[in-house]
Amino acid sequence: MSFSFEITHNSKEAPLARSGVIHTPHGDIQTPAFITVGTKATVKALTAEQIRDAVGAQAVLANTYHLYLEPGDEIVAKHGGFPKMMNWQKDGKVLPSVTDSGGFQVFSLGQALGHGVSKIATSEEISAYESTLSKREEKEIAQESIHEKMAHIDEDGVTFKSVIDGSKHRFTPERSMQIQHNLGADIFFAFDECTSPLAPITYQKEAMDRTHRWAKRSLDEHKRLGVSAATGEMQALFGVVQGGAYEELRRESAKILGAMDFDGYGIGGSFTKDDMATAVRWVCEELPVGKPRHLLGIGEPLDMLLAIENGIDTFDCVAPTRIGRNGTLYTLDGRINITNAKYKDDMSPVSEDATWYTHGYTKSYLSHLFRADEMLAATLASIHNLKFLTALVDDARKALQEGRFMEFKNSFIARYYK
RNA sequence: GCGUCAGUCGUAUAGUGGCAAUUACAGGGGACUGUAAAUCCCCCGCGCAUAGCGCUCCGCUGGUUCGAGUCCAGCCUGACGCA
Repeated sequence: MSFSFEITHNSKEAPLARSGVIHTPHGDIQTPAFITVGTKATVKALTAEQIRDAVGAQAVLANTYHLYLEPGDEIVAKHGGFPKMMNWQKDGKVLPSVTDSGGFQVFSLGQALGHGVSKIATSEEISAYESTLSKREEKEIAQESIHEKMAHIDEDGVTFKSVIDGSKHRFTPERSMQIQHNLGADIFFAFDECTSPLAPITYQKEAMDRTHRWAKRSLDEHKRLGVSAATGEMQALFGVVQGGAYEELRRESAKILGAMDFDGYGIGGSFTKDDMATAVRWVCEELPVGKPRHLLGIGEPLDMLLAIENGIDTFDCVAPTRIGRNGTLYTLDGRINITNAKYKDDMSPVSEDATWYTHGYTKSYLSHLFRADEMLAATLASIHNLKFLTALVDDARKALQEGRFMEFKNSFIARYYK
């Protein structure tokens, strides 16, 4: 069984929105789908059984940079790939999986380091940045010489410093492909450069053009390598669209990559908080209709619904596990911080839905676990948040298939952001 | 009874005479979007709609000093030692 994508429903309400099935060698992914992030071949605080049964995740996404550093992609290959290594299986059969290329680390260990920059910027942040540009440039140059960046980009690739021991490592598009062939995921990504949302258009253009050249090299290397060294199966390679918050760049990137022989597409890079959905629309209007589109690193409930509306099939995001570990839980009425004093004595269940794994646990109990610094706090909060987003996308999919997506979206948002 | 040492924010601590006073934990709040994240940031004497101002403060009472948590005396409390 090889990779393919089949659209089963086109929304009449939203021209770009669709529902379908991604067929992988290890099973199907019903789309739209939320894909759980397990960077180091572990969804932090969860066992594979919990990811599968308590969360109901369809696929797990791991990271090239992290698994290359530890335990090393050769060892992962010896396991038969990262999904097998982490026991991401059911009845002895491996389940669908994805790896990211390490492109995001070009940003998070490079431009973003030490600046508190997130890949999503508010328009206030951007204008504040622009108004102080000359002042800031001086400061940043000074800062950069103090604590050296951990990623340096050139035309051929990126030199990384290991976050573990500071040792130097070199990633090129070819290297990223080789590593991802060892990691053995069903879907993997071309090596790209994720830019800062604060970067000027001239740099966005330069980085995008380079990403396109890297895309071609990624594709060539993937063809040369053939089947996965870990699984002996053919993997699906997705190209990554960049272009920042600029329409002409986004459309150009989507057209250029869309013309290349990728199995699907990732949409990466930086966005303006308010215009993320617009950027997604530009891209999805240009990409070939019949190939799946993955929105990298998004998101928040609102972002996901807007993305689905604008043609996205899958997403992944660290938010549910990260904010969960740090005490924030999703509810239908918005986020809550379970460590707030008022939850000490709150006997209501964490999950309103009685079918959920976490339904039997009270807010008061979770509050206690967090205050007592118990490990189970992270586990339960992660399960709850992942289930929340997974269920949200599952419900959105159903609504889309039944022709009531907009009504579903609007009523969810009305309550969540009340 | 005598002697030695010690008493600083809920707790544990820092503190050359210029101090509303260090640090940690606890407490209160916030952030987190392809995970350098079980992390990070803010507040934590009281009052003031607060880049500041005022008041009250380091066991208690006095004293020395322009100025005392810091020096001196007495008292109270605690630990240890001698009886």
